[in-house]
Amino acid sequence: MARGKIQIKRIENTTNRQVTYSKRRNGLFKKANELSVLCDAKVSIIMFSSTGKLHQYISSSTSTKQFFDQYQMTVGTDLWRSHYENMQGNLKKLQDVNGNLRKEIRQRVGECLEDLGMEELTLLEDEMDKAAKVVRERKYKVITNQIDTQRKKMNNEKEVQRRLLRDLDARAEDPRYGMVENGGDYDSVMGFSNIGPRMFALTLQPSHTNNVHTGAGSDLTTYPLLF
Amino acid sequence: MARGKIQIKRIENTTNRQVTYSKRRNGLFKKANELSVLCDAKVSIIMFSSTGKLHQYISSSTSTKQFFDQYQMTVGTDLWRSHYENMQGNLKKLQDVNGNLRKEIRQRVGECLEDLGMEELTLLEDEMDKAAKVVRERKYKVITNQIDTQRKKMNNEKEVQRRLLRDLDARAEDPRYGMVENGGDYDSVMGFSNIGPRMFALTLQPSHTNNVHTGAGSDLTTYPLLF
DNA sequence: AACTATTTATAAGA
DNA sequence: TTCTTATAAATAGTT
Repeated sequence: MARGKIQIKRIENTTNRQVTYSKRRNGLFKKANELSVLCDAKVSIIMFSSTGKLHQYISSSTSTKQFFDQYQMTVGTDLWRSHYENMQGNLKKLQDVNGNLRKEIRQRVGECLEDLGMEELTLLEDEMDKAAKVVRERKYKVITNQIDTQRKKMNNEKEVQRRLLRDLDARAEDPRYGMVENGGDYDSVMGFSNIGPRMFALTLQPSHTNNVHTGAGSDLTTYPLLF
Repeated sequence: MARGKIQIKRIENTTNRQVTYSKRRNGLFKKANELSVLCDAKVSIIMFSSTGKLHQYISSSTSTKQFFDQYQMTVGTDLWRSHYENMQGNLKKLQDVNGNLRKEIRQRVGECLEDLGMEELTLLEDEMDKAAKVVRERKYKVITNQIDTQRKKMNNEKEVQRRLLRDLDARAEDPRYGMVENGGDYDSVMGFSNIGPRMFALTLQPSHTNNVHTGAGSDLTTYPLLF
């Protein structure tokens, strides 16, 4: 617009184009700023140069996010906002529910009883007595279960011991197991291998006991007893 | 910029401001268009007038959606998505907390005890016993309070009745209250007015009792007794 | 909305 | 890039 009129069409000279881009961009932003100040308006300019470079102006009274918000609100269609608001609603509801749950727990722990009247207190007392009873019963069940498990384990151990002792006795009475200094004989080896299955049973039995236990339809957790 | 220089500051005259807004908006859009053509750039201008009206320019080579996409891609951070995801995180956390709270309550009601071991059961039992004790004590306190209130009310009523009876007796014995057909005499009127203060006391006393009660420093809720 | 005196923007050159 | 400057464009105030 000076030193000669120009046609408004793409400037083919690259350097020239970029210079003009830079100059006019400044001019545009300046004008935008003047407009926003003079007329108390919010203005946002976003532009990409032919090389893909981003430049933007935003009037000082707003932020980009605010601008997007306002834009989408005005345009009306907003995929995000509905999601967002729905979510916000859920959040609030959950927080409320949460508060109520916390209060209920506090009451069940013996706090915050100020708001409760006689009826409510009586109700709470009843409920808690019942619940305590359930807990006690459950505890008893767990104890019983543990004792039972232990008893079975004991019995198993006793049985194993009994058999071992019997085998030992049998061996002692067997003439073949006389005062053999060092068992190089075949039978001795066979005799020893004979005890194999029993040992096998010994290691397997606890596992079997376990199977029987859980197979009984009980869903009780069994707590391994440490000796 | 013509017929006189102006200061770049908010135009106070509304009409003037709107006219300028309109004029300069056109100028800005024209410049933007020239720039986009001359320099092969993509330009988007979005503006809100002081009255909230939306105006926008977008260079012919793009659409608004394309522009947003490109902008968000270039800027990198999706303004909405980050908000959204943050919120989603909060929601999930709250839901978890909620679940835990519900579970705790269920346990305190005597359900869902399967997951608890002996130690936990014992702890829960103890806690519940303690809490139940607190509830019982609280109940007892409320009852005591109610009884006390009632007793005081009773005593007050009795006192009032006693005075009324005494007054009646005194009247019966007073020769002035003989068989006067119709109290036209001065003393009778005075005698009646004499009872005034006592009636006053009668209406005031319950309120006074109340004051004493709440003044006792007790924060217990008092439940009015209906007779 | 049109006019126009002026200011402002800017194309081309340095 | 920035400065200069002749000239085109924009626009403030007016009609």
